[in-house]
Amino acid sequence: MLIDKNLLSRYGATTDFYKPKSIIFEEGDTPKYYYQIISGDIKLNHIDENAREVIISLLKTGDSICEFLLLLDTKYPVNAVVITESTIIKITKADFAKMLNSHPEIVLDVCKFISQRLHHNIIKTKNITSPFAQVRIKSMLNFFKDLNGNDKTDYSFAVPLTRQQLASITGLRIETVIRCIKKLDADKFLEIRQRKIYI
DNA sequence: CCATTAAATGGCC
DNA sequence: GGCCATTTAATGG
Repeated sequence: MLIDKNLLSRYGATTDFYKPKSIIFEEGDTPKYYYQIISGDIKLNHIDENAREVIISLLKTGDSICEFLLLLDTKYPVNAVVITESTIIKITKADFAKMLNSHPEIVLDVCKFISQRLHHNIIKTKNITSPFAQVRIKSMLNFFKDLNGNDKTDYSFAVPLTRQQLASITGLRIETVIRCIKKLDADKFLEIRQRKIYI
């Protein structure tokens, strides 16, 4: 957890339960709360001009959601959409500021979290600009394993993404992802077992 | 069992 | 590589 639940509670936090596909906030909304995921998975996305989904980032238990905007005076540039049933705790922007004021040690944690996101974004941008679909997919898979997998052994990490999600993340079409992953399977870069991807 | 959703295929540009 | 149509799982009520 980025910030201790009990501490958030002391600053008047409320907890909400979300069903899959529900929306926490939308593009253009004004940030009013600090959100933190108690459990569940959510995604930050954008629907492009062709009505196609672009996944900007995936967030999981313990992560906060677009916290960096609370220090700015801007609107949300993305939608936050629930993927799996989620429990999310939130406190108002004002209470968040109060909390940071009285808890300098939290400021550092938040800074660190934002720095990690920044770091990830640079890696992602670097990867996604490759002219080769295979490179985009491979590096995205490696990225996920580094981020979520404890075991570094080959084929030990079950990629928690559908082909479609992988396509929306890499900016490719689902058919391309399917075909590329099969090739990577043949090349022993990964293994497909019961349609699941292991890397 | 049926409906829904995801994955896989093949043809074509 | 993308687009489209179609088929083939897998999932859940």
